[in-house]
Parts: sequence; C-alpha cells; structure tokens
Amino acid sequence: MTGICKQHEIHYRQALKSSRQKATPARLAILEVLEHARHPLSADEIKGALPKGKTDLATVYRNLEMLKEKGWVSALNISSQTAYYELSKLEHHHHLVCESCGRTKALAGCKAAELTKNFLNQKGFARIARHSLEYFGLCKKCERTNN
Amino acid sequence: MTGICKQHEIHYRQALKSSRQKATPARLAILEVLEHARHPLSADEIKGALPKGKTDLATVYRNLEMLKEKGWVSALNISSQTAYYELSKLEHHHHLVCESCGRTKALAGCKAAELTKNFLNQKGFARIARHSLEYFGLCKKCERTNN
DNA sequence: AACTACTTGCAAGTAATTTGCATTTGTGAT
DNA sequence: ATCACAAATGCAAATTACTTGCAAGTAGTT
Repeated sequence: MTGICKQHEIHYRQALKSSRQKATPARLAILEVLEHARHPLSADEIKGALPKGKTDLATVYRNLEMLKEKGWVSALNISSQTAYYELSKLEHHHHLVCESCGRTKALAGCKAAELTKNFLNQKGFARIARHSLEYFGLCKKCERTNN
Repeated sequence: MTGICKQHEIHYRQALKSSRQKATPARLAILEVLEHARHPLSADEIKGALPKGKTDLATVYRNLEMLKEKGWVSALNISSQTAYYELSKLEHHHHLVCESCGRTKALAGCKAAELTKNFLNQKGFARIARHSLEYFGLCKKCERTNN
C-alpha cells in the first residue's frame, strides 16, 4: 500500500530491538499496515495490504503470533472462523461488529473490567487474564441497503 | 450416549413441528446431547456424544446451523478456530473460559446488556442484535497442575 | 567482510466446516 | 396404511484458515 513512514519505522525499529527481535521488512510492513488500519484485519487482509504481494501468508501468521506474544497486537474473537488483528497500543476497548458487512467500530472505555472482580474469587477460577466483549448488529449503511 | 428421554423427545417434536422442521433421529439426538451437556460443545464433541457414531459430521453441522437460525442453539466465540454450541433456552449469560484446558463455566446474569443501550444511538449502528462477553483465565485445576 | 541465529518463501499438512449429489426418510394427503 | 415428495442424510470431495518442515536468505553482531 503506502510505503513505511519514517517516523513509525524508527519507532518500530527501537521497539523490536529492545525485545531482541529483528527488524525485518515484513515485520515493519505489517506494523505499518496495522497502524493505518481503520478496523481489525484478518491475516489475509493484512497480506493483501502489504506492498506488492511478496510476503508469504505463513510469514504474516508467524509475525502476528510473535507480535501477539509481545503484546503489541491483539486478536479478536468476532468470528469463530477467522481471527482479526489490531494494534493493542490503543486503550483497552471493545467493538461493534456489523453482522452484515463485518465492519467494526471501536468503543471507547470498558465497563466490563469492573465486573471482572466479582468473578475472580468464585467459580473456581484462579485468575482472569483477559476478556472479550463484542456487540453484533447492523450498521446503518447495511440497514439502508436492506441486508 | 444415553437414549433420548421421552419427556424431552415429546417437547422437541412439538417445537420442530411448529417450525415445520422434520423430527429426524439426528436432530432429536443432537438436542438431547445439548440438553445434558455441562458446557458448550464443539460439533465434533457433539458427534462423539451421539449414540453409536452413525451420524455424519456434516449432518451435525447442518442441524446446528438450522437450530441456530431458529434461535434454539447459540454458538460461542471463545476460540477463533472452533465454534462451541449450547442450547439458548437458558437465561442469557456469559462464560469463564480456561485458556489451558478449555473448560468453561457459565456465569449467571448479565450486566453487559445495560451497557448496550448507551451504544444504540451512537456509532452509526442501526441496532444491536447480540453481544458476546467472555472471560479467559486459568481454572484452579489447571493452576495446580502448573499449566 | 564474516559469522550465525533468526527469518523467510515455498510446499505440504491439518483442522474445522461446507458443498454436491445420489439415496433415504419423515410427513401430510389420500 | 400407503403414497408422493420435499427435506434430510451419508459419503466423498472441496474450501478456508492456519501451521509446519526445511532449505535458502538476511539482520545484526564481531
């Protein structure tokens, strides 16, 4: 898509270096794509947005996996078929997902975390690492086109 | 597994009939399995719990799909790899999912619905049909075995 | 410039789910 | 009860999303 902008590139290189990860072109490009994404993307969509289809899908998956482990990227459970990825540097948040077109909107703030505490010492769970809260509906665009 | 108990069978037959769906053995058996399940099951697990492995997996999937459309069964987004199904006749609720063993616990009550209203008239969404709220952590059993 | 461990592309492999099609089976009508 | 037929099923093949093995390439150190 667009090239990598210098600002970001420098930032990413430092982040990668401090985690002892190599700053490969594929990695920088994937981060750049996610940086500009308006909504969470599937691995395939990410590959599609990469400059000149030279990067293999396997590489995309491998990098997403490591970015996820480092906590830089998070995967969403909005489809039981496909994972969608976004940068996790944004404030913790949830989404509205259109069941017709799949478009998502981020929702600021999260009240669900408060609820978490109530569950911690019950139900035989040692600890709760994360939660997912997603709303599914119909965006206005899809409603108009009667989907 | 166990046979179909008469009580349930009669109930299911009526429900199916009123939706103009045939009461096939596979259908009745799948409903019976879900009725007795202690936690959401994958299509494969459902097939495994069916009497004498004669029902094809494709049939299980096709039936789950129709049961979902009728609103009798709902699928959970707890893994982006596999769908887990449960009867939706239970009170609306969410789950605790152990990231190690996959075991789930149902959580009574749902505070998330309240939050929904706040989103309805914003974000360009026409309406919100459903939401998913799942907590992921480690159940005590898995913590003990140091997973 | 050389070394080496980490990365990548490519091809093959898996797991979950879907689809095509010929055959069988519930069900309402007879 | 029997019939007719749309709906449902089994089986095999296809599809999708993702993973893995391996030889070749490369970032980052020396």
